[in-house]
Amino acid sequence: MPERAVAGGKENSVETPVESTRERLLNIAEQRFGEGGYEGTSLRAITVAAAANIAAVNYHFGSKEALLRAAVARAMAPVNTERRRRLDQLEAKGEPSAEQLIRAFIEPGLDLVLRRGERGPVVARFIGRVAFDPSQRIRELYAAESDPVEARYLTALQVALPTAAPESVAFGYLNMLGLLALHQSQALTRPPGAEPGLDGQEDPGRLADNLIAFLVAAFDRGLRP
Amino acid sequence: MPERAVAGGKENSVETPVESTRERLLNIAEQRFGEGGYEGTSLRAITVAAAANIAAVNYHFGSKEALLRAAVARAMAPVNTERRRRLDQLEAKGEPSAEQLIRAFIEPGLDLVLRRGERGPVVARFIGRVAFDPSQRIRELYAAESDPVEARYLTALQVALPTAAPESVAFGYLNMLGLLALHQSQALTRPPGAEPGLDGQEDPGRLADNLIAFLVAAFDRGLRP
DNA sequence: GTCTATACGAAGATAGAC
DNA sequence: GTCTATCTTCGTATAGAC
Repeated sequence: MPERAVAGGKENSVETPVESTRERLLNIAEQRFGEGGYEGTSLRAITVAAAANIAAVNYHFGSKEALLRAAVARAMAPVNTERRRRLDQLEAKGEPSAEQLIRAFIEPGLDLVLRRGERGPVVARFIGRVAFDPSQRIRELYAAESDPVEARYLTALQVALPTAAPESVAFGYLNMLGLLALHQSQALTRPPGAEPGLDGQEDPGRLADNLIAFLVAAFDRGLRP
Repeated sequence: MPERAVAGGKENSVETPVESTRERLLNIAEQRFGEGGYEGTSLRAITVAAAANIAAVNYHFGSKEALLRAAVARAMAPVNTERRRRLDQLEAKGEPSAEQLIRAFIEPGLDLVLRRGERGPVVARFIGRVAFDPSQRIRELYAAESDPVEARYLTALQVALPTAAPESVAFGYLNMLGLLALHQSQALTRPPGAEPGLDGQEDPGRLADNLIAFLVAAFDRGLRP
């Protein structure tokens, strides 16, 4: 492999720093799992694309599923951190409104993921697809990673919507999760410069605002007591 | 196979009529594809469960994907028929409201599918999962089956919501599709008699009403002009 | 026309030697 | 870390029995 760059330099260059095999595997896994799903993606496809040996996944992670688990954990970590940070900040100021809570939930999922360089949409699509994977075991992987903040959001939402029954709040939360995953999973279905209007998102920057407005209206007036 | 019933009798018995191999394959495919996804389900698993030979799928349908296509078409047909019927009926009376249109879209997807005997939830889950399959080719199978009514709904919704921009209407329609698929795909995740409140659906019969109320509020006040 | 038994080549994940 | 071997399972094709 003569074209393989030499690792070890400081990462202060303008160029992309040299990635370790482990990192390359995680990056490619995010891309391919988000494209074809877990079952639909072979380890061979991943290792070839990552310019790694077929056995590299087993060496670094132990199994295909462990690779997925690691990728999910890495992708969700900054989202969860940001959600917690916003929740802390809101609650320090008193009782947050439903809109503030919805924004604090949606924006880290869309915003953060849609706006950090080229990999953003790939990460978004990956997360969205894992959340809706046909296999329950894989959906549970996602649920386990987003669980930690779930309880806090549910109780805060209930406080913000005192007239709504607890089941209704849970129903709304589930719908919020679902719509977020839907729009995350569509991150790359929209080719850059695609014709606007077909899916209502000519401007991806407004996606978060539109989704938040949609959800706020539904929470405020669409939940049964 | 001595326990195989003899076919050929009129289907006027109270008992379940004897199913043909083709029907059994479709039924099992609905169940397994809805459970593990297309890629996650092998033809062998399907044919074993259907008490058919491994070659039966190829004989009756031609390929695994053709089996899926046939299953999708069979599952969606009554839903589309009912949607068209309702749309005709509404438009005969004048310009339908957004709520009427949303109801005419959601109820055939949830209602019809959740309330026809034991197979209902299986069909619902299958449809919901196909709509969100990780593979684009499979999602397109679903889209092709639901396309025929899509244009009618979009234009009728635009008339009912004259202040909303066309992209906003399309955005709302996409969200409606997504939430319907979400709740369809959860049809069997909820075990019968499961603890209420966790997902806000202690009473499945109210699911349609709750979802419609949620969407009506979002369409009426959550779409940008 | 239906269904069965069997075989094939490709691709799957993983383990052990290096 | 890599390479190779291994053993499984996949979807599909075919030839022939009912």
